[in-house]
Amino acid sequence: MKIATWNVNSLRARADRVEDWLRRTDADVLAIQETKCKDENFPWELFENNGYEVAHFGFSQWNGVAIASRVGLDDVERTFSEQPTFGKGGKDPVQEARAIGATCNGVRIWSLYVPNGRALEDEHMPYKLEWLRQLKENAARWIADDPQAQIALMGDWNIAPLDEDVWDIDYFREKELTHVSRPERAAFEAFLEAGFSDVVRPHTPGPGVYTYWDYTKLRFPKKEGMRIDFTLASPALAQRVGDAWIDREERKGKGASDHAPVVVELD
DNA sequence: ATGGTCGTTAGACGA
Repeated sequence: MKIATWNVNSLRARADRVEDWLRRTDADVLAIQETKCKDENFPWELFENNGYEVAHFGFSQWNGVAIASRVGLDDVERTFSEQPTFGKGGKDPVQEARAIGATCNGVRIWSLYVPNGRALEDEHMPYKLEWLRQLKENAARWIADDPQAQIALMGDWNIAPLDEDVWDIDYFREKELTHVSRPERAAFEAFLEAGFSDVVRPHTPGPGVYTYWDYTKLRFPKKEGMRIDFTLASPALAQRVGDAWIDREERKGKGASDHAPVVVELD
């Protein structure tokens, strides 16, 4: 079984690309982030015409997550328990469309779009950290309740856990940029301490291996990217991983997302 | 030339 995650940066703008990619890659499950649409604008036919069931969670032009599967799509959950809300500048807090879960052929898939902290002192940063903490609480409980549970936490984590996960750590430090700060990295590592593991890195060792390249400043041709999209697997699922790769080719050409798809093959 | 882009959408805002 082949499972994948991809921040498509608008599903409607990327519909042809996504369809071509699904056919080419022969993926069984795709966790999608940043659909950037409501249900009424969602391209349902794209998936149905290609033999996939799909569940979507999105209610505005922001965020939006989905799971497409051709091996079953059961027990769909939108948001995780105690998922933090966010109210900018004291506005009424809203539950953002950043997490959707479904069981696909025995594997509990979560498609996750972790909040962007924006800046170290921005009000989005504590939101990001608390969002991750609550997700980790859930994830730890899921494997405590069932040590054999096969769980894949897939998505855009907006964190570069290692210095080699950005093209120049000194640039990030000098500019005091997000994604590499100590609290963000600690929030990520808490998942590893809870028993989850990054099942892609062992098959795609760095340095210089990334999943995202900013559209600006010619980051892609200059090979200046970031590794911020991850699949963290529960112990039982990690045992099944036979191979994994980052589809860097998909970042090329006109009309590409700024993120590459990340694929995990299960035995 | 120390910048260089895209998406949502219709003037900004988000990444």
